[in-house]
Amino acid sequence: MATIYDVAKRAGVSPKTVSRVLNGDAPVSPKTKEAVQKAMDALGYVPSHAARSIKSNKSGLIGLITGAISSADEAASHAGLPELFIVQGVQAIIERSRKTLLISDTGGRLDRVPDLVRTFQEHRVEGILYVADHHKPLDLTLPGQGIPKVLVNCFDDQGTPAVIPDDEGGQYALTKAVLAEGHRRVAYLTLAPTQEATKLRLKGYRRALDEAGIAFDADLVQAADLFGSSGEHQLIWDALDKIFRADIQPTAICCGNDRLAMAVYGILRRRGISVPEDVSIVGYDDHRLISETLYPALTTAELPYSAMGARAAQTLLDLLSDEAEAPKTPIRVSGQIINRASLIAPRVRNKDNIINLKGRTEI
Amino acid sequence: MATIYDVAKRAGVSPKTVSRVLNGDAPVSPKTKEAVQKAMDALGYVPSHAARSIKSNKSGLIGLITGAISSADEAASHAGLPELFIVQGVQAIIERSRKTLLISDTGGRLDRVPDLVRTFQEHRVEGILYVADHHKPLDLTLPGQGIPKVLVNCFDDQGTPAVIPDDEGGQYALTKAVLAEGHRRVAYLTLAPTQEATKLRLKGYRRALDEAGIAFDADLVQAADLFGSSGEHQLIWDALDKIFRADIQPTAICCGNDRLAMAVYGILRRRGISVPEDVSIVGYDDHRLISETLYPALTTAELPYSAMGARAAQTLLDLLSDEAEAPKTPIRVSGQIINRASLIAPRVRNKDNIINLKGRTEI
DNA sequence: CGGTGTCATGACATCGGTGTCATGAAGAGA
DNA sequence: TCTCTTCATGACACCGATGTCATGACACCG
Repeated sequence: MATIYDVAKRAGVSPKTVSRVLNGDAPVSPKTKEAVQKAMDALGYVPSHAARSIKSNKSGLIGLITGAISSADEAASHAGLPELFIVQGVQAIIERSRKTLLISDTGGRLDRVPDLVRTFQEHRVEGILYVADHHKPLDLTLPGQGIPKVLVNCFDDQGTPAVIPDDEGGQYALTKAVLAEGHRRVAYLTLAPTQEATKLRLKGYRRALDEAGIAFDADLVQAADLFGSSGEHQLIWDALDKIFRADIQPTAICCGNDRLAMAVYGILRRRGISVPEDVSIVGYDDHRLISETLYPALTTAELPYSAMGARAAQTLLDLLSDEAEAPKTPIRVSGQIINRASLIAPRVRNKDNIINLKGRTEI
Repeated sequence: MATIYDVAKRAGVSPKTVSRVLNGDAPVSPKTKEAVQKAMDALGYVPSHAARSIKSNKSGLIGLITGAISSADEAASHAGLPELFIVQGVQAIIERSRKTLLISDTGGRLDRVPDLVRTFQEHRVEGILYVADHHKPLDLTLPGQGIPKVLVNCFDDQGTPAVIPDDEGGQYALTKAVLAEGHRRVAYLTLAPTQEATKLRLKGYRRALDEAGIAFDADLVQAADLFGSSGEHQLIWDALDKIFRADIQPTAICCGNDRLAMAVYGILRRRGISVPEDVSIVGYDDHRLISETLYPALTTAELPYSAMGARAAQTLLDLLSDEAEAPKTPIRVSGQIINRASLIAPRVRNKDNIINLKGRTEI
């Protein structure tokens, strides 16, 4: 690869003059400039980032740690898409700032994080973004003391700046949208109750019910987490059993995410229950591959991954340029409610159209 | 950030000795070594990659170009997952070779490729991987003359090494699996006929029929591509109409991909046709988020993205170490057939169970 | 005891850029 | 015509590592 000396020799000038043409930081006569340009083109010269950054002590690199890229072995529910969309949002912002993103992957193993951070340090990254696959407390202390960091989709108790989804607000808005259609009995098939998102969304769900003056009914809330395990359809089947066994059957079901909604579609149909005529269904995530392709298309709450990534990247850049203080509490990003065909007004129930749990335990 | 000089001063040795401790390339007395280690730990010293690579003229970097990360605006059918899994496979191999992957993103705009390659050149990447979102001919010439390159999921007519999926063999094996269940009338809902994959898979489909002595029936093959457009469900509805209007109705349907199969599930049920009792369904891709979650779970052909990525990375590394010649023709990678519940033996048809196209044009 | 080989270590140059300062030429003003 | 600026350019040092070669200490051997 040609160096600045090669270009200088060919153009008959000093390396420093070539440097001036490259950076435009000092006047160069038009004649000289042209000669230098010609020499650069002829040699296919591209300046060395390494040489530059060694002198300036600035790498222009931002490190990003994710498990997205290697999470294939995990359950399909964690297939890396969330992180992918977050990275997307990050990219857009980082690129605009003329920095370069260095993406590293944990391969699902947290114990590899120190290695990755060390590699980042070797490259003298100016900041680090840590992206989690779902909203959760971070259970490790990131090494790399002194490097500004921003957590995305997770948070810690050490005051590290963090960007998280507004799960409470999202489920609140979604439940409100369901109630606005006239539903009064709204069931909720949740993800694992231990998950951060589940706790927060349950709050949002209850707040919406409260505001509408509807009493909370614990029978209508069932956990039906998907672990990608072989028994997952059975789990949902059972959860649906319980929900429809309630004294007054629900006319709408909120599902913990779009994928759960997808499984529910299949099982309800097998049991002779039509969506949305018999029961309205809403999801969560707006995982478009699912929400748009399902028939009927799914009403759902957007999980604003891309926006979270962008927000986190901007927060980091602001920290780097001293334009802003580190936020003391996690930044919550809200998503839209996406209205599609799976949510309609409930039809009036009489004893003829009480849902009959055909094939109740069979699967 | 501490430098090797800081460490040397603190340990009371020369920088060169610190370098020797770091690299272990020359004997250092145990006492000295310990003193140096202590100094490094105390200062939190991490050697500078830039300084190293400027001297050695080796960057240890591999560049990867993809549209995965920014393809959100496109149709959901191109939601970046394929590229993601390819990158996954690449990562695993690159990492093992102690190199660092520099991932760049086109943001869906091909005209940005030259910029990305220039950034790669500034970083003196040793090789470049170009990852396409689906199997297709590459319609641009990659800049970066002299840098070894490997194409993944695409190919060009200039002899650039390439790794592609074995679409013909995949559909052949899948169709054979369907025939092995006893099906004789096997319909095929294809993706866009212009796509490379469609052409190849159609070949595989016909080859399997030929070998089984079954005549090809053009009425059973219908294009039903999903563009993520609002009219896509209608398109599939119409395609199914045509297929079931055939003289002898099919007992199994091959779908161009899992997402198409997912839409077909919904529409068939709406039309009163059971999967797999009335019709067996198979997909393509083994997009596990879909294939495992659909009810019943989907039999499908794996599109071996991760393996393709790994293969491409290995090919590139071999090129770099002069261990192998560049392959003259694209390397085809085969995937597995994944058997799940959506494919069963056909039941014998009599005039009572001829499929009745209930609600034929309605949607 | 002196010569020789081995071992541990350091001095110095170098990689490819850029910051600092110096220098020579041209133009302006007296 | 002579000095003073301004402008374009170059010489040189430096960033943080490592390769090359030199050197001093020590053990070994005849």
